Amino acid sequence: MCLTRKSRLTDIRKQVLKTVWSSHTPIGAYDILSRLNARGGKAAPMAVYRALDFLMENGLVHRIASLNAFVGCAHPGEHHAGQFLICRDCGNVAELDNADVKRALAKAVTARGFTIDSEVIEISGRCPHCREHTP
Amino acid sequence: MCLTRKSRLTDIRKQVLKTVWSSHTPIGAYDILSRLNARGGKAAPMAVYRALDFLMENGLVHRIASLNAFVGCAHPGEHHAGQFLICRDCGNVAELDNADVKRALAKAVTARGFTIDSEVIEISGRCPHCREHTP
DNA sequence: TCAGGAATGTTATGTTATAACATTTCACTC
DNA sequence: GAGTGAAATGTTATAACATAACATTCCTGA
Repeated sequence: MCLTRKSRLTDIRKQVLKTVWSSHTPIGAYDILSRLNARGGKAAPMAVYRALDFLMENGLVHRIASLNAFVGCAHPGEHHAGQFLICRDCGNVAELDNADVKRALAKAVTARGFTIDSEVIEISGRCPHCREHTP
Repeated sequence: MCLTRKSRLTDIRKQVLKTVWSSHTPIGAYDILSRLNARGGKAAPMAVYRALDFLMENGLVHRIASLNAFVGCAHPGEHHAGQFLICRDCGNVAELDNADVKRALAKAVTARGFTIDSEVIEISGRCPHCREHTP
């Protein structure tokens, strides 16, 4: 784990991280909670949200605002502001980090005199697999 | 009102639309509800959400997913998938519709074999005015 | 070993959104 | 102008998401 940067990957944080990764699609905080408690645990929502905050700060997990749900980061440790492609059929999420998009966006935004703190770019559509296999 | 396209701008829808527009910043559904009910009304959340759904379908209002809130559309009647610039200080939102951004995004997305149904592009940052007037 | 901050536990509550079903309203036809 | 069917609204309840506030435990380093 890339957490030699003095942040502590404690047990609950690790459990939440595993749970997020074990889901193929974005998972809600309360779904994470259910899975943690499935074998007798008794964690509270706060614990999950705190772990998620930590994991997001450390670039291990992303929040999908349009779904109120969370996914594991495909490229932990890298810059961090990607674009997410969400398949409306299978729910899978692909993470992009396209330079042209970022450049065009940065240009358009600064042309309006804004500075950028953070970006939410979430595209809903259909993935290649689902387009092929369903009408 | 541009609703000669056979959709009915009923009273509650008009009230919700006015309320959204009367707010300078994105406003939550329950805040809309409070304002509607401020002078004795007794509307329920459903009424507001239904009105908002209608207004969004008709391109009069946008939802800001990262804030769970709503803003009036700056260019009703036009295409519809913009980019939103949200000032973290004053809360104001500017709506963009930048062709380069859309082009770059469409290219990146289709390169992955995805098709686009809808886009959520929300940039948080600081507006020119706030940058000038606060440290 | 003990002091202080970080992390977690605990309880309660706030906020956002929808389900499900009943009733009313409206435009249209006869 | 009465009937009818779809659209809109009303109503009640609850689901789903998120945080506040304060107590306790745990880890680390002096």
